[in-house]
Amino acid sequence: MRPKDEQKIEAIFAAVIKLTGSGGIAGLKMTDIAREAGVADGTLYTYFRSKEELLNSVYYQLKQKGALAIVDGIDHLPVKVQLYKMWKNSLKYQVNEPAKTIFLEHFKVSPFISEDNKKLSQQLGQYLEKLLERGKEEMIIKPLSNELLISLLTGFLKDYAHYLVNHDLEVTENKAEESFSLSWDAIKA
Amino acid sequence: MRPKDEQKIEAIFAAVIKLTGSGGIAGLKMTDIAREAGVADGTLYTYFRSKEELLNSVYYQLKQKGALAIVDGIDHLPVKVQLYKMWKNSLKYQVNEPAKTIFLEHFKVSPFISEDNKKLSQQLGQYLEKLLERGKEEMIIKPLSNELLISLLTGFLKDYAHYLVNHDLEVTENKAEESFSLSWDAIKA
Amino acid sequence: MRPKDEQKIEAIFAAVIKLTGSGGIAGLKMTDIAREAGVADGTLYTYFRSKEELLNSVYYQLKQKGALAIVDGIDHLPVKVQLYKMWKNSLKYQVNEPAKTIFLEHFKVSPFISEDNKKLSQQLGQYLEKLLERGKEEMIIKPLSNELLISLLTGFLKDYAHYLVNHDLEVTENKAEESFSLSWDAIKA
Amino acid sequence: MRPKDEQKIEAIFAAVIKLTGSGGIAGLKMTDIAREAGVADGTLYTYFRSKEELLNSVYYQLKQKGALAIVDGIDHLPVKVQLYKMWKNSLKYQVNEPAKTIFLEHFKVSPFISEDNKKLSQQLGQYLEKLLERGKEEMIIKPLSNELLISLLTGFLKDYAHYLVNHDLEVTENKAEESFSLSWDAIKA
DNA sequence: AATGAATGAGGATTCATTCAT
DNA sequence: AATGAATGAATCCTCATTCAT
Repeated sequence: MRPKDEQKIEAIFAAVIKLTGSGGIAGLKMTDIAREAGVADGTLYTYFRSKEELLNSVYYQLKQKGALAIVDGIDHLPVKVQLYKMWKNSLKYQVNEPAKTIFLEHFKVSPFISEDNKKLSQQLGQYLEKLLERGKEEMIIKPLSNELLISLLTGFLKDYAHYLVNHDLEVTENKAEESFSLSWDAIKA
Repeated sequence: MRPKDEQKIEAIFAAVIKLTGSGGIAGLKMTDIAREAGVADGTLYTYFRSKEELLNSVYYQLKQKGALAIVDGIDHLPVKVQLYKMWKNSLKYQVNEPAKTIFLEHFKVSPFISEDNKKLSQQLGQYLEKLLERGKEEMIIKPLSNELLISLLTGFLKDYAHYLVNHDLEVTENKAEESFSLSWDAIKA
Repeated sequence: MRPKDEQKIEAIFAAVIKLTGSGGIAGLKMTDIAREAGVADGTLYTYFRSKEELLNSVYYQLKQKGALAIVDGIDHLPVKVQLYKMWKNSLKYQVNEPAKTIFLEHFKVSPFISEDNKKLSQQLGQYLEKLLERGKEEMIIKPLSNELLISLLTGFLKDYAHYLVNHDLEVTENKAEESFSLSWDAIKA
Repeated sequence: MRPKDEQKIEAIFAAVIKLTGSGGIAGLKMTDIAREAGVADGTLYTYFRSKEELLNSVYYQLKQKGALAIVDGIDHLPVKVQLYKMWKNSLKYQVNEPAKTIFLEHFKVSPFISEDNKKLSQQLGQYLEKLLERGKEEMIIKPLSNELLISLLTGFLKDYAHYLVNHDLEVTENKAEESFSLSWDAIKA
């Protein structure tokens, strides 16, 4: 159920993300979300059937928007260039939006996540798979399973972004290139 | 008099790990832990001051034992061989002990983790750093920061292990070699 | 919206006093207070942060109201008359409200009492001190320390009230006069 | 049940009194009593059937011994002299043994006190009653009910002792005389 | 008799959700 | 639609007591 007041929903989403960023998912209370969003406790239930549905909505929205931002306007570029742009965009996103990143990570291991969202193989993943297939056809990427290649890219990216956030470092062009270069050495044919 | 029982602690630890594996950390109840371990609720509190202390003890023990198992008897081997053995051991551990892996992952983002355990720079990490330094001296590993190299190794490993567990796949010699080969291509000089 | 309800607070206070009167402070359970007050367990916590805060609120309110009732409309009367009126009012209060008296006595030695309430030098005490000072100036009361005089008055009163309650006796004009007369013989110049 | 080891019982009693003096009756735990007395938890149950029985034993013993100390070697003296000696002894006892005094006061309003101990009209009380009767016969004490006279004496004494303890004052000959003088003025014929 | 680990009933508190206004 | 006071099931932890050694 999601009637008119789109602004209120945004405020609620923002509250969830902000509070998770500071206190983790386990500390999230509906009362706190309501206060932070500037609405009454009961109002949350006008927009979402339950806490579970609210959090799953935030997750779903973040996944969608995140994917869009990362692949925005890069198709038709060469494979390696696209990969680099995705790499840099992702790194920036994870480092500049730590609250959102924390929410996504925590939610994935929380008891709230729905089966649907568990399966949610993000569009990003599908886009990436196609890109890797193209790379293999062009013989510039190793002919290995997508899962293996994707594990390397996303696993490395996540851990590196973590490191940068924990040490209060920014994403410079240099850092983006250096780290991507490592990934590329791994997957290039 | 019955002496405080090491076996009972093991049973409690095993109960925590098993239950976290099935229901996640957020669903962990002291009552369930007690029942699973075959003791009374109150008994948990003769061994641990609180739920928090119990979980932190499990975490600490798992980190210690895990690190030992991974580097067992590999020093004095060449750098690349050591790295491969560590890779294979880690992969096997994470895939064959999914409950332990889940506990470790969930606990790290739970509200229970103590400051001490947050800082717990596992011995494994320090051992790995030294190994990478040696590799750089031998000019077989890229002269990049350890953080970058370690992010790649551990990030990739974690994600790949996840993939294997989620798809019910075992760690074969082939899979270990194939995945390590990717990592090596990334970090080799 | 239902506004926070003053009546509900009164009901909760009354429940605390009634239950303490019958079972003592140590037997007080939040569940029983809630049932007696006709509210849910959780409701107690919308009005008071904890059991401790609830009991301290009851204590504070009883002290305030009690003091007011005792000195109501007696200033400007001669010292001895005022003392007698206070004596009679106090005696009646302690005998006619045994539950409140029990609560006050038990709470003072309970682990719940706050530092603030421990210090709470009741207005009654200050009023009494001024009155005794006046009596000394008028040379009708012995020139001794207020503490000594007050100990006699309040200590005797408390024990005598106790005796009356325990033997199911009422406060008659005669008993009030007789007992006050003893006190007066002690402190008069 | 109270077999041989009288010393152990003394240690347990002392532990109860000491711990009540510092933490109040409500904070008393059998485990703490055992540790303070230097015995095992279970040992307490070799000497006393329950916590209730233990505390009631302490109370009973304190009442007996206290009474003896107060009236020791004073019979055959004149009434007023006896009263003064009792007054001074009591005052000293209550001020010099605050832990015992606290135990006695707290226990009286605790849920542990047995019916027998509630009724325990201490021998002291009976001795005092006889003394007051003698004083009335000698026409030096007002012909009022013993309860009234006793309330004044014991109530005043208790409150005054409290005041002295709370202000860290000692019982000097002067203070004993001054306070007794007030009491005497109240009850003398 | 003494020990102290183990027991488990009992009680304070939390928080997602409801519903009268 | 919005409000927020009220609800009460759920859960951690305590501590008097037991009993195998």
